Parts: sequence; C-alpha cells; structure tokens
Amino acid sequence: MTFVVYNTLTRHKEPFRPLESGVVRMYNCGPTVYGRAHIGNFRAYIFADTLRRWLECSGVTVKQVMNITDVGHLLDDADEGEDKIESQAKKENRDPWEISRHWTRLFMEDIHKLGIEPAMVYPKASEHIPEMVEMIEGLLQKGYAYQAGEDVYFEVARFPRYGRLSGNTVSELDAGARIEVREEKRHPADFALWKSDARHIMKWPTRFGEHGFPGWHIECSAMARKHLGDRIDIHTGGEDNVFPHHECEIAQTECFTGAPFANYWMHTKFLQVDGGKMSKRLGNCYSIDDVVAKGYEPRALRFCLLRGQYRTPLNFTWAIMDESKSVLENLDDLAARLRRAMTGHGAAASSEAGLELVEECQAEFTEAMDDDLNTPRAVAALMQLRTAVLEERLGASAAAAANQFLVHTANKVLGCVRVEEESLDAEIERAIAARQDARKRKDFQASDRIRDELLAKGIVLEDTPKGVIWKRK
RNA sequence: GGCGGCAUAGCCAAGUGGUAAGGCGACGGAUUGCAAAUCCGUUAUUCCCCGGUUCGAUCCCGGGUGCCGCCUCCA
Repeated sequence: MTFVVYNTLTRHKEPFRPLESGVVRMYNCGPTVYGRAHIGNFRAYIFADTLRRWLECSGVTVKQVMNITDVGHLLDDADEGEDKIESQAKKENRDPWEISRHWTRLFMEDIHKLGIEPAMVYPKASEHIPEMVEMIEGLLQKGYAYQAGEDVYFEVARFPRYGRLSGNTVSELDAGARIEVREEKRHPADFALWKSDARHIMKWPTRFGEHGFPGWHIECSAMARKHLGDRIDIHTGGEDNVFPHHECEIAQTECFTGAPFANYWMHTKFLQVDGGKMSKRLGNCYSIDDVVAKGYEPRALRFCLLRGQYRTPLNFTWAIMDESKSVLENLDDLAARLRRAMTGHGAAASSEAGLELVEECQAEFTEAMDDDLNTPRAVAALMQLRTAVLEERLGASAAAAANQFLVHTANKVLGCVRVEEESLDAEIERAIAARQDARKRKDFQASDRIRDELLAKGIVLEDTPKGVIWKRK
C-alpha cells in the first residue's frame, strides 16, 4: 500500500512520490499576522502537521516550511495602498512592525499548544525582499512581467497554463465585476508583483521606486524557492488559497524557473461553525483562548479538528467539542489499559492472544491514513483495539504490540492522546490507600470523602474486582 | 452570472453497484456499599428530494433543494 493523496492540480487521488527519494519538500501557506488566529485557521495548520507527521511515520525526512506573512497584503485592489497590518496598526495607533511581531508570537504559542510540530523554518516575508526582487527582475527580463509607473505586474496572457489549478480561465474570470480595474494593467487578470505607495510605512526602495512593497503572491514563491529550491513536492493551504493565490504562485515560479513548481497541491476545506460560516458578527470566530476558557484542553481541539477528513466540510459547535473530549478521553483510557494489560492486568491468559486482531487494527489504521489522510477511519480502527482490550481479549504481548503501535505510530500522527505512563505523588498514593482501608472497615462516609477530595484534585478512582484503578480527569 | 465541494440515525462520522463501519449520547438490564468504569441489550426499513440507467443504487447519470468555498489579499 502506498500513500495516496488528492491533488488539486489533477483533481484526482494519486500515489505520492517525492522528487528525491526519502526526502519531502513541503511548503505550507501560513498566517498573515495582523490578528489572532481562529479555530478555522488551525484546521489548515493541523492538516499540514498531520501530513508531515504521517510522512515521517513512513520513514521520510520532511523539509517543511511555513511562511509568516508580515507585510504586503492589501485591503483591496484600489489605489489605497493600505495593507491589513498597516490598517490594524492605524486602528491601534501602533507601529505595524510591532503589530506583526505581536501576532507572530501569539501564533507560535497557539500552534505549540495544539501540539503542532515546528516546521524547519518560518520565513518572514519582510526578511525576503531581495529574493522577491530577484524573481521580479527575472520575470521582467524574460518578458513575463511589465512595469507600470512604480508598479510591476505579471502578465497573465504570457502564461497559458494560468487557471489550470483552479479551473478558471482568463477569459471567464469576471474581472472588474466587483473591483475597479486599474488602468495601467494590460489585462484585468494581471496581478501585482510590486506596488508603490508613499504613505506605506513598511516599504523598501528599489529601482522601481522609493516607496515599494511586494505584491501578495510573490512572497510565497520567493520563500519556497529560497528554503526548498525551485521545485517542491507539496504545497498546502486552505481552499480559499486555490485562486488567486496559488494560481499566481505557479505562474510566477514556473515562468521564473522554467520548471514545474509543486507536484502536489493539497487544500483544506473550511471549518464551519454552528452550521455556517463563522463570522465576527456572530461572535463565533473562536480562538484557542475561547476554547481553553470553556474548560477544554487544546489537545481536545486538535482532536476535534481531526474528526473529519480534511477535504470534507467540518462543523464545529460546543456540543461537538464536548463529544470530541469524551472520545479523546476514551483513547487516553485505551492507552492506560494497554499499559496495564502489558503487565498482565486485565489481559487474556495467553500472552499471544489477540495478536492477529492487533495486526488487523494496525493495518486498518495505516490503510486509512494512506488513503489521503482519512483520520476518522483511522480513529475507528483504534476503537476496535479499545473494544478488544476492554473485553480482555488481548494477551500481554499483544497488548505490548498494540501499545507500541499506539505510541510510536498512531499517536505520532494524531498527536493528542495521553500515552505516557503517569505517576502519582506520595500524598495521593497514601490517600488512595487510606480510602481502601476505610472501605474494608465499611466506613463509607470516610471513603467517599476521600474519593471526593481526590476528584477535586483531578484523580478519578474506579473500584474493580481486582483492586482500585486511578486516572487523571 | 461563471467554476467547485458537500448532504448518511438525536449528534459526530466511515463506506460500498447487492441492501448501511465506528463513535458520542440516550434508554433498559447486570455489576457496585453508593458512584464511576465495565458488560449485555435497544437506538438508520425514503443513506436530502425527483427522475433515469441496472436484475438490483445510498453509491452511476440528469434535474432540483440546502450548506460551504472561489471568481475582492478570509485557512
């Protein structure tokens, strides 16, 4: 079985083959840092992280790059020359650089909380101006771009494949329907590589003018090339990035390098909230802080966002969050029970019992992940394991095999199950022992009091015929 | 207006041209000093609607409806 991924470029699932054996070059479209990232953003970043983790599970080295866009996003295409960061800065009466530093820091904290593995590098657009200018100059030289005053545009008509990714064609693009076409453009679909505006705060002098800043798409082309090379294996982003952003990246990079850019384009469907689009007006653009404030661990959010396959719409509600929490705790419980069964507690008599079942579950999990990261199917495979261990159908060595798989493969990808052996401090150990004594004396008032006290400390006790078991709430 | 995705039980979510995984929740029972956990049982006869192809469709085709995305620098 090989890893099969859906490629937006071809609209088919394809076997994944990296350019270089054993190495995968992957670029993830990251955040524009002018505000707090919301849970919808994280669906895309958790998808990218899952992809990276699964590739690593299959033994390859992943060179992963995620950009931080800290400059250059215009609010609109009119003549305002204002970008989101500058606009936010104006609102808050702060320096735009300070704004982008602030939100970058919070973004890094958020992804850490979600258990997202750090990328190899998080390049900032503002630190790659020379690389962008180099590409722009190259495109001008090759005749793919033209200068209009102090601006530079990419000439879409020179790139016949423009529209291949999104299914749009230049002639069908309803250009000018909602925005005014700038007169200096040769074609309405031409897009900016470099813009100029004296009022801009974040700007760089070039031979095009004193007050220039990069167009939106060029930063990703330049940073992908700088950190991964002319050609890459995978490029990811949200579904909204397909057009125009990724379409434009392809045009720029391929015209500049003369080679195909990314072999696989993978896009995450949007997260819906309360059955529809999340909106500031409805107040449901939740951040991690909102989730934590409601009493959920960030890892529960991670699991919640992995409930659905990344290419199908996924809905978020607090009730669904509750459910995710329960399911995740059941996976924690699976891990704890496997650890006990490994030592013979709650295990089948024959050590080898259930080995075949464990192998089947592993195979099913692997097959599910290999099928375009079908995480819900993969989680279902783990549930089979849980049923087996609850029914004490796994022997010690089968449980050890299952635990090995859970820790070193399944949770390497899911990244949110508690799989570590946990220990109690002596004081709690003593309290548990004291409760057992009280129960023996049939002093249930005392035993229940101790149980409540421990519960308040997050320790849940279960009395089984074979003794007491504890777990963290 | 153009292009694309999705629609499966109370909820979440897989899946297949041959009659529907799994989970959460709920209900009934067992177990328990009481709980919790666990076990047993119950929980989809239009798989959005209407046509068509087929011996047979939830799955294929056509037409609707709904939600979502892009065509505006929102993942």
